[in-house]
Amino acid sequence: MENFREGDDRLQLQGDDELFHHFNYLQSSPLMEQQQLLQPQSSTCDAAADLGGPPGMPMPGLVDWASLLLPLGPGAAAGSTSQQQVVAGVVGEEMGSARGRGSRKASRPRFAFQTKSENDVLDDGYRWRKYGQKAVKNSAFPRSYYRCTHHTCNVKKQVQRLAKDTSIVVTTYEGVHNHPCEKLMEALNPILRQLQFLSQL
DNA sequence: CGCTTTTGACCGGCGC
DNA sequence: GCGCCGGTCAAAAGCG
Repeated sequence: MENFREGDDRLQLQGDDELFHHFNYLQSSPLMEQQQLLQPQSSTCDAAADLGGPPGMPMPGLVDWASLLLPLGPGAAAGSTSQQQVVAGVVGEEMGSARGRGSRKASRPRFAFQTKSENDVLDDGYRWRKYGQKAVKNSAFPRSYYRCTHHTCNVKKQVQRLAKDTSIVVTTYEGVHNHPCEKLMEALNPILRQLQFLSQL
């Protein structure tokens, strides 16, 4: 996550691309917003229940290792894929003019970052379902809209390739996941169990 | 068969 | 009021 802050300084893209303006807006947000993402969510959901491990597995109250992994910021796993290089990341609040039908809610946390990748969709560990694609003005590339497939989670993300530099993909997350990252949990489950076992000794 | 993607239609905000 | 634009819906198609 920290490298995002460094990334801000490296942001040297130019142009009057609409998307870039949006990116600039996000960048101008106070740094505080970035740290909000790092803070635990209000609803520290019972990660043990979502682990997918054997039901009824004893979760000793000593150390809730799983909860230490919460929250998983959207970019947390972004840098882990070797083929995708995070160029820059920023965080901001949703614009005052929420468009489209439906939820014109209070500001939701928004997080945008750029990755240098050939794949439009980076594997951040969460499962997404595409629900729309739109051609955007001043860009030869369409913008794709994704929603988190988790029932109770309505986090969305937009993915668009930069018109200026087609090797760069801009991903904008909206909202914060209220559930653990399934993939990561799956991978860490054996380790977590071992740690719990050791902590009992 | 269930889940995901595709894609045109629809909706609401905004500028003129 | 009208048209443009971005975001979402939902039916159909695709896929494992």
